[in-house]
Amino acid sequence: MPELPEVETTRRGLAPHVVGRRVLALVIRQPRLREPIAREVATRVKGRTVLRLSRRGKYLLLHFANGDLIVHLGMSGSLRIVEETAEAGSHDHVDWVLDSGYRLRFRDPRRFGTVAWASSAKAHALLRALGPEPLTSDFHATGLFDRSRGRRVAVKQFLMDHRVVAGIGNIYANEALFRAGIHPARAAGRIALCRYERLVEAVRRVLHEAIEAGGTTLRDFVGGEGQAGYFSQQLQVYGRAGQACAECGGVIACIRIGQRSTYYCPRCQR
DNA sequence: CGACACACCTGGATGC
DNA sequence: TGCATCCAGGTGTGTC
Repeated sequence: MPELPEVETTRRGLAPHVVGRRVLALVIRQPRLREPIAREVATRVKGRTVLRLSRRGKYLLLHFANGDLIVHLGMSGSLRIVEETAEAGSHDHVDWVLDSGYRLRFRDPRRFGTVAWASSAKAHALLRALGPEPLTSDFHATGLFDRSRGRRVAVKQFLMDHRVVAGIGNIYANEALFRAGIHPARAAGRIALCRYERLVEAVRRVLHEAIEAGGTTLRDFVGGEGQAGYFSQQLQVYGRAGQACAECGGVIACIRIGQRSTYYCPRCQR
């Protein structure tokens, strides 16, 4: 579910409800995520005020005076604001009880998500190796070009490598490559600089548009206030195998690259 | 180091 | 209706 636009949508939706609020208590119903939630997480945040809410790649960061809480939504996670009295479902693993009378609630059916504490998030092992943020000037064609020389890996996998660029998952890798006219299976090291320039622009454009639309809801993604995202209506290749390409009228194909479904137009993408 | 398979976990869609 | 199978938005780890 959540790639960069969905996490950003979540951040924007939550910020007005969370920033400046004090955490009265942390309720952990199910600590067994991909990595078990450390006991430390509850004691560190209790009684502390959320100073700021930020995002790095697909990670959402709650900043406190004594450190940072790192949250990753995995494949099926969501964060939302609920009434103090709202009953918890079977996949509602963590609540932050806020001094506003509301709770911040983490739901994650597949439990691939992460909740971790760090004295400084950016120095934490999970974030340290992340590549540039795609919506900043740190992300540029020459960087991609230089890093890709000699690499035989498919450009789609290269684009989804978070050390190369942070926050791009399967949906937006497919969409960006379509918009750039690049075949997803092409070796990353065999793409010219000018085509990486097109790709960088395509990545920026697709991420911006998705954030504007409130993210992509395929099954169950909801933003911080429980709203669905509407970018799925603007997807041009993802999930569209067998349908007509909006550009050329050809048929959208689906192949496997790196064990992930990969959608593209064989006529538009080379 | 790079390429690749697989692990974690649940729910929904599909097919018989 | 019931059951088996496959698939899914992510990413750290282990193998060659």
